[in-house]
Amino acid sequence: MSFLMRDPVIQGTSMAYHPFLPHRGPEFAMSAMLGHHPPFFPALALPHNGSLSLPGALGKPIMDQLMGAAESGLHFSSLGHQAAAAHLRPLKTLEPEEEVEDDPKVHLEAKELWETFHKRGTEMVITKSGRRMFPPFKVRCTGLDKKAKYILLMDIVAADDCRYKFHNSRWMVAGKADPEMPKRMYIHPDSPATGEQWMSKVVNFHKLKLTNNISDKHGFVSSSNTILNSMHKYQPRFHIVRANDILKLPYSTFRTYVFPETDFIAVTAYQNDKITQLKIDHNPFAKGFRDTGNGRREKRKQLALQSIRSYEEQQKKENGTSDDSSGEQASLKCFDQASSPAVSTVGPPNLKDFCESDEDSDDESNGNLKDGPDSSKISTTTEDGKDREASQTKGHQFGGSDSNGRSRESARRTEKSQADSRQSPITVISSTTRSGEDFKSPSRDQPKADECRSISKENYMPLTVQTDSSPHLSQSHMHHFGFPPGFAGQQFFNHLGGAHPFLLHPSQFNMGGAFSNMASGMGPLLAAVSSAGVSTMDTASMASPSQSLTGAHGLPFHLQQHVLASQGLAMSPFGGLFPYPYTYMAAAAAANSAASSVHRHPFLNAVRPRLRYSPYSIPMSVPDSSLLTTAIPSMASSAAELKGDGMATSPVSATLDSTSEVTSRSSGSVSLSSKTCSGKDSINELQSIQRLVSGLDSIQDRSRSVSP
DNA sequence: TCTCACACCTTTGAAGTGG
DNA sequence: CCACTTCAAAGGTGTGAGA
Repeated sequence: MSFLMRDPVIQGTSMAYHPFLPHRGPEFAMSAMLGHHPPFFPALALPHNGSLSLPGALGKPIMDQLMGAAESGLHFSSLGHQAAAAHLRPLKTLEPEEEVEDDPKVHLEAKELWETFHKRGTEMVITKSGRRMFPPFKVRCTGLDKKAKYILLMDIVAADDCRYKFHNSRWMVAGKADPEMPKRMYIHPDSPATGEQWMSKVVNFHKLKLTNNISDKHGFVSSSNTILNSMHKYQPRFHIVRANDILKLPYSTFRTYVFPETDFIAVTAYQNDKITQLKIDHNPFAKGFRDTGNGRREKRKQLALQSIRSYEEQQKKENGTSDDSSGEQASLKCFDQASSPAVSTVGPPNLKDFCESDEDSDDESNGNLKDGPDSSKISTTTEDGKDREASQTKGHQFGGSDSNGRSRESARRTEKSQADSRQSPITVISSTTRSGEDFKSPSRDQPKADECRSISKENYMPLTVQTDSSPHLSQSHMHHFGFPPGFAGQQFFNHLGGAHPFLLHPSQFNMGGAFSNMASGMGPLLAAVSSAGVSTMDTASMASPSQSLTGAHGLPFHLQQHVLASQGLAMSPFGGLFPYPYTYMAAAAAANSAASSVHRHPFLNAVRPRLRYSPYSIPMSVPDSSLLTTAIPSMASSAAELKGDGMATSPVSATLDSTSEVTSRSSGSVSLSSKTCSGKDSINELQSIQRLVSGLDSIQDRSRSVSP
């Protein structure tokens, strides 16, 4: 069964359209990274203390490399305690890495847990200070080149353009989504590490935090925070970037993995009691709220029971009539139900499922999570025995351990973890394995499914669709991930699992959000570069993926957004300029205060059009586009039309100078595939980049001399 | 719908203890 | 020196009142 599944991998490739970077080489990218051009890379920003810090989970290894690079070629000039403007020298030390074939597979850990949550419409609490995800996003990687180094990242992108409300015990669409917050990439703190190291353990992103605090755009509250909108749906994504140091990140091979069962709706307070109960029952930190044990909830219940009893007794005395026991039982029962969401809303079967009766539940419940009556329908068909074993291991990882047995527990985890690494590669959830009955669909209750897109599972299009997809995988399913109708062709998905380069960009999968998030980070970068007289993006190549898809007007929201953005428009996902200056994102660390950081930034002071660039664009290379065109015949026809419009309307194109044209050509010509690009191409790419950067450097110098 | 203080809990790391 | 235990601080939870 697992062999029939496809990895949910989106194999984007090459520096030319790396998701985190514009069509530039390492130097250019580094410039942006270091804060000169703000937020191309949300996880990276400059510190407020003059030293380079990397918001998010950048570990010391990365820091060391970055700082080393700074000493050897990258120049920083501190703006007080604000963002340092980094102008760059060509990084001569960067050589294209020798390509060794790898075939990464990613297995979502705690898959059953995720599915259980997802089945009920997962909610994730977001707070001002940031709240962890639960279940934690953990993956296991296989198929990596043992000796090659990889950087693993995670981000969370909007899953659609809807705002939701919880009504009648269901999540329903409540209108258009609010403007997206700037997102940041979360780099796993162990990055970079060898494939062997990654494969030897579970990659855990538990430190990533979710917040709704827009003033934390800089990661000042917590560098691990990612800003989400409450009552919006999001999709975590996992990226593998093959790079042996952070400097190569921008132009390294990357792959993006999306697990549909990990999507969730961000909330500031739990709406769904079932989810609350699930979290309580599975999150060790919420142990105190469990009905079992001596937690607060139990105490409260007992307290209440006592008061009820005393009240009843008092009533008896006052009335002089003895109420029969049934009355008391009834009242108690009633109260019991009221005090227990699990009982009142989930019902006995589910309660039994959710609540492990004792402490062991912490350790074992995750793996042994007994789903309710419908659990058998969950797509655990992709799970084999080994997976179950893995799931049991997960339990230990979620579960608490007493402090005394910590070391033992730790050792046991390690042991288990190593055992897990032998497990079969990821088997991806496909809707073909999901029965439409598995999940309650709001749309079933709401005839106007078009207006109110269901968040139910059945409306999910699997990222790995097989040609034998079940009939219910209709267009409506597809558009959730921004797939046009014709997108589910076999050829397309053959690329996913096959050895062919898969040149479709991540943004073409899911998400308007995906694009907007990343693009929002690119805006200032693009703007800054543009104003500096250096080329902006190659609009032709940038637009290509969209062009290959369909016309903007006929596109689903996601693709429209993509199209517009890839044309360089400062297009908010919702029709206007992005409400938050992109500048805020990057300079992140840069700032003790947002305002000062912006004002003092030489590039940010200047009035310039806010341009957006799609980090996910696929350059218009012949092989790429042809691939895409082949895969999506229905969209190809509108490509040319789009291209024309896009070029005409793009502010980028309007601001291009001669330099930019050159740049555009060069950048457009280096659409490389991780699988197809030759070393020669890479070298050419680097050379062209270096030429560009030489120009950029001088221009930036000029710019700096003007700016304070 | 959101924020905050709160109690309860786990996790983590340092210090202490004994073999 | 090592393994183990104890302890305290830090930090992760959902709750519920109030805005």
